[in-house]
This record gives sequence, structure tokens and C-alpha cells, in this order.
Amino acid sequence: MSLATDKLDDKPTLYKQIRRDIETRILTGEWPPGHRIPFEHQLMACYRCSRMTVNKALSELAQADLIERRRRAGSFVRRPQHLSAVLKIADIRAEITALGRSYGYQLVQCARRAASAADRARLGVRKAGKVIAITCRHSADNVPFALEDRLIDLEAVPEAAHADFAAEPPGSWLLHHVPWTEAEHTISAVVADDRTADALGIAVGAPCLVIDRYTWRSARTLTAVRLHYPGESHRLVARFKGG
Amino acid sequence: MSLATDKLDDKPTLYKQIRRDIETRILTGEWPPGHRIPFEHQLMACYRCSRMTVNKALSELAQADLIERRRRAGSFVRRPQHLSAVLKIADIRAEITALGRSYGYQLVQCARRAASAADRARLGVRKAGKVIAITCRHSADNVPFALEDRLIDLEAVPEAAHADFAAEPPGSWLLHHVPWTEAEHTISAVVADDRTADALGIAVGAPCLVIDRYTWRSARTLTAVRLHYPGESHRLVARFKGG
DNA sequence: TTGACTTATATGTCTAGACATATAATCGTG
DNA sequence: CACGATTATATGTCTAGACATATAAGTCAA
Repeated sequence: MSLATDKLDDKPTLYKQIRRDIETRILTGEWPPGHRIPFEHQLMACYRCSRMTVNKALSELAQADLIERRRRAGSFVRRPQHLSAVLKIADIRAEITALGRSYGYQLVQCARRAASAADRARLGVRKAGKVIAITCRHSADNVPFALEDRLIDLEAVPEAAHADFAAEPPGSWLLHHVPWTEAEHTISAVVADDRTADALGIAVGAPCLVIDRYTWRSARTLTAVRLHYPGESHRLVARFKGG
Repeated sequence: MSLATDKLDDKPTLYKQIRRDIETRILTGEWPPGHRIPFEHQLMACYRCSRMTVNKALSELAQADLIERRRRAGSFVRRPQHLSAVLKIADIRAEITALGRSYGYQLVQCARRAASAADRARLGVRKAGKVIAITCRHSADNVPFALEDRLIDLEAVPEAAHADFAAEPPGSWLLHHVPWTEAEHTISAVVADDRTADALGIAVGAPCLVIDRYTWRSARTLTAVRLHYPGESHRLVARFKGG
């Protein structure tokens, strides 16, 4: 279980030095959340450099959400984002092939229909419209990997009408054809019902990891998908830095 | 399920305009992974601005991992990071109080002992040494919220010997007293065994979300913790931006 | 063909200024 | 005291330069 030393080997430059100094103080707790970072002009004097140099350091810390900058007031250490969570799982096919396993895909069902009330609730739309409902299965080395139930809003993604979801998984198709701006994952655990157990080749009552993913482009829901993973075998691994 | 329009309302400035233009082309796929972004001097001419302005735009895109910059070669669209995952859950007490619920804590067991072979394997240490093993329970509004099984390496965190884990949850204590540099979460699903079901007040065989968290400081494991959440009630929500 | 050397060039960092702008703090007035 | 107007100030953005440096590409000799 070795740990990568992220980027400690790159040449130290002044702005990185400044950024690092501040970062260290934040991570060690020497500067707790809410603490005001020295003003830019103070750091200029301290490090004997121009304002643009300290500004670059502070801007990067702000982009990384470690500090918050407020006009006239100064820069402050942000509270660590409790319970804030970020999870990215873009494409199951890519995930499986990246693991060096062979990817398999079976389309179980694909229907184009007028949105039901339940569909509209799931997609967060009011008006009537058409949707595509897809059920499919992903497998790795011929072992079921995940069961996918997806809804695509055809009003938001009209191109999807011409996609061949028997040939290409909807997730991959969407990733390559439809730009998105924001997404949300919700992770929970359930026990397998008949249908899920059957599709994943596990026992009824076996644990499953469930991921619900909603994808938007500029406040418009594009697609909603629910994925069932066999819970014992599949794991989501998340590694990160920070304080 | 409304969606915050992240930062579309802020004043458009030139470097943001440039960043946005490039971002859009990447997200729409107009510039696929590997595509070379125009050189800085081309963008300077195109937008009629100084090099620092385009540099700021490109630097931010690079920091966000949307592009990769290579000296002499130029800037290139990066492959989307499939299966990359990030998850942050710092402190259960903070999580619960942030939800506006009352936090409760019960220490079930706390033992200081020489590290067993299993302990050493879990912490990734070779040498013999002392550890603290803690089992405790977190509750929200007097309903069991999570069961925690934690191991703290006393060689790495000697201060922990003086902490009172009956009064303060170990996660909170560690967060406030011990700086860390890197962590890893693994999420999986299981069904509750006797002990877990009993502690969480759920049925044996009910689904549970399991989070294993390892925390390091400079390649040294500080603590390993396993959390069981009642799977039906607890959800991890992850929201993020990007392509 | 291959390896070593040179050169051109795009990015990396930095400066010493400038004006814009949001807003905390102060001041003044009813 | 409450509230609106003013002011001071820290950050936000931008410029027109500069030199450093890694490296792709070209050059030349073995």
C-alpha cells in the first residue's frame, strides 16, 4: 500500500513556495477554518515579490477550495467540506477495460415512449414529452458487473433517437455525443430483488451497491440512471488529498 | 430537484470568456482528447489581449485537468478521467449536525493493545507496536446512524494515548488534532450480521453501506476505520461539475 | 541509420505598474 | 439609535514587457 508522492519533485518556484507554505499551515491546523490569510501586500513584503506572484498562489488555493477570497475583506481558510462528496464514474466500459478485463454488454430492453408521471418526476420535467427507457447489463470477463436502468429525455437529447443502443452502451454513447455540465451521484445499499438477482447472477437477498446518477446541462436534466452492482464484489475506491 | 446555476451570473471577464470558449469546445467534443489548443500567441491575436490573460485561462483549465500543457509542444485536451473518483466525508458529527439533527455518540469498546498480525496488515505496518482499537456508534436524533470500528496506530499518533474517546468521537478528535495528507475510501455493500444489526437496530440481512477509510500522513498510515451505515436510510450524495 | 549537438519555440514564471469594483468601515443625518 | 451616503481598501483583472527552461525539430557527423 505505497503512497504516491504527488508532485514533490517539481522545481520550486516562488509562487509554488507561497502556495505550499499556506497550504501546510492550513493542513496542519495552524491556520484553522475562518482564519484570515495575510493580505496580498503583506505577502508581497514577506516574500519580496510582486503582487501578481502572490495573487497566483492565492488564486490557485481558491480554485482548489482551500481558501475563500472576499473583496475588501481578505482571504480566509475555508471550512473543510464535511460530507461534501465528489465521485466520478464516467463510463463503465472504460472502467472495465481500464482494469484489463474484457467488456461485455447486453441490451435487455429499450423502449421509446411518452413520459409517464413517474418518468417526469425522475427527470424533473413538467411538460409531457418522449423518453427512451433502457435496461441493460454490463459484464467483465463474462461475469455480470452491473445492471443499468436508464431514462433519457428525448426533448433534451433529441440525437439519442438515432443512437443504436443495442450496439453501444447508452453511457458511452452519451459521454461521447452529449456534453454535460453537472451531475449528481447518490450511493446506497439494497438487497437484490428477483429481477436484479437474476440479471446479476447473484442470490436474492444478496447486497447490492446502488448508484443513482443524474446528469444535467445548464439546469436541464439529460438522463437519469440507476446502476446495481453486486455489493460483495464491486467496490468504489476514492483517493484524495487534503484537509 | 432544482440545479444551482453554478457561476453563470458572475461578470464576464476576458480570461473567463477565453476559458469558457475552450471549455465549451472540449465539452461538446468539437475538440476531442488529444486535440491541440491554439498557441498562446494565437489566442492573444484572436482575443486582442496580453499573454498573461490567455495564460491565466489556460492555467486554470490545466489546474482543472481539462487540458495538459507541454513545454514547446503546446496545450492539449486531456482524456476524460474515467473511473476517477473522489469522495470526502470528514466527520460524522459535523455531517449530522449540518443536517440539523441532534448528534449522539456511544463508545462501545476501547482497547489499547499490542498490534496483532491482523492489525498490522490493516495498517500496513511491519514492526510490532501498540494500537488503539475502538468500536463506537453514532446516532442522529437518537436513531442509530453508523457503527464505527477503528484502529489507530499509536506509533504514528502517540497523542491518541491521551485522548478521551468516551467523551469525543475518535473521528472528530483525529480531525482536530492530527493533520493528514492523503486518504482513501472504499465503498461497498454488505448485509448486516448479528452484531451490526444489533448495534444499528436493523434486521439481520438488511443492506448496509460500508465505508473503509484509510488516512495517511506522508506515506504513514495513521488510522483505518470501517463504518457501517444502514443502507436503506443512508445515502452518499455526490455532486460535481465537469466533463 | 543512428546518435549527438544545436536551435527554435512554446510554455513557466515574474515584474511594476494600472484601473475596476465590491464591500467593510466610517461618518453624518434624521 | 437607525439608516443612508461616503470613503478606504483588498481583491479582480489586465498590460507590455522580461528572462528561464524544457523540448521538438532540425543538423551534422560517425
